[in-house]
Amino acid sequence: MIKKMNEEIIEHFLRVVPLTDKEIRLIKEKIEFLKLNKKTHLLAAEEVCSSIYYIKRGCIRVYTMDDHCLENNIFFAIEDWWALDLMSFIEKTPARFYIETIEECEVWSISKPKFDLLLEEIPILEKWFRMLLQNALISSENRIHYKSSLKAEERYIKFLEKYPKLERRISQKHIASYLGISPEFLSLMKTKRLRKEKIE
Amino acid sequence: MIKKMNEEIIEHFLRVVPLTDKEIRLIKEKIEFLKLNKKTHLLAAEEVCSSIYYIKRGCIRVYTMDDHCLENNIFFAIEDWWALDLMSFIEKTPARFYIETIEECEVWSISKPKFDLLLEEIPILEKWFRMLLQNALISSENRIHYKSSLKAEERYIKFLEKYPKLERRISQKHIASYLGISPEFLSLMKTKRLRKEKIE
DNA sequence: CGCGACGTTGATTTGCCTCAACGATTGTGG
DNA sequence: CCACAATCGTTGAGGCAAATCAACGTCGCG
Repeated sequence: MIKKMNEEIIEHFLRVVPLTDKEIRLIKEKIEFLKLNKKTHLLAAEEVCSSIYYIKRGCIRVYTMDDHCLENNIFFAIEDWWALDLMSFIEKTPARFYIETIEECEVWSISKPKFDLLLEEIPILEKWFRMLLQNALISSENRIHYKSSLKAEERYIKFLEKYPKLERRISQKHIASYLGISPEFLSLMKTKRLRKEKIE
Repeated sequence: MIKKMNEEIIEHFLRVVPLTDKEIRLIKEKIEFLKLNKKTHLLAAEEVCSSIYYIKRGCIRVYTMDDHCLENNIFFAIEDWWALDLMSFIEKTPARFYIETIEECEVWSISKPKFDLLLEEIPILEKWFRMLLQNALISSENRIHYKSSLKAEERYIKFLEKYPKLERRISQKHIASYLGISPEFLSLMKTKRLRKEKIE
């Protein structure tokens, strides 16, 4: 029963790389389980991102702040995703991003020292980490592509297609910020689409 | 003298990871030196990116094509950079990007099979590759940030600051495409800035 | 030389923002 | 558990950044 507690994160690793029982124990030793309230900040820009968070349950947003103090959502992380500022975590530089829960969350965190130790103890985790980087890069490149080649409405449709479940969990202002438009304009698009649906 | 031929790419690796003479030989065995004319395509979207290119001399652009057949420059690669579609290369999936020289180029290429072999023979190259991924991710995330939080002119200034040498080497229409604006609007901004300078 | 690609300039249009006012919903302290 | 505040989403008016279209000079190249 106790063994079951870490199931999700271990299964997450096992989906990418094989692990022995001993290695699984090494991982379990180093992870910490956290329950977090809504609107809890896990990282603020200028701090160093000293832990990574695997989400068992809940939703987290990663965002920047521009010169005019406007927030800009970079991505949302939900169940079975990771939330972190990769650059800050790896290079121990001040973070560019803020990380905040937008739902009640249950997460596992791994601190940087323990993470480094894990990579030494279980070299095959390098592969898992490379996959993490790859996936992050791919979605980042896709976003650049979409942002420069699609209009706001097309981007919204893509978002709905790709993350159909997220729309109901995330407030419109956060979705608007993710899409790079104002909340008012998103609202406009939605009503326009509703009217269209009714006609058809 | 012949030994000198591969200097740049080997030095590039040595800047990130230590290598023995034997390992350097293993690398040299697998790389191929190419001279390319201007406007040579190294990769077209839908193909699989089967080689990566290290640039000794010249300039290459990586771009996408949107639904309306408009090109969108994702990034420029010059001396000591790599040109590739990472996702396609790693996962052997159809490329999202086109790769084209915009100057006469001298590059070293490594094919995917030889690349995989190298990573096996020289495990420490995994670290180099992870650094490549990291750097690509960081600049990709920065671009998203800039694109959503800065106006066209601010992005242009950032570009000039970050790549002061590129402006003279790359045509305005390509820079405009990279910045995500029309060539006409870039032209407008430039004359505006020139006038401003004259007044000061 | 002549053609085609490039850069400039101006007129017009458009996608999206900002501001403001108003209901709806959520959160909170009494 | 209610009352009130705060936040959120909607709607509309007006404005601006940047796109589009078109016309023209210029440069490089076959």
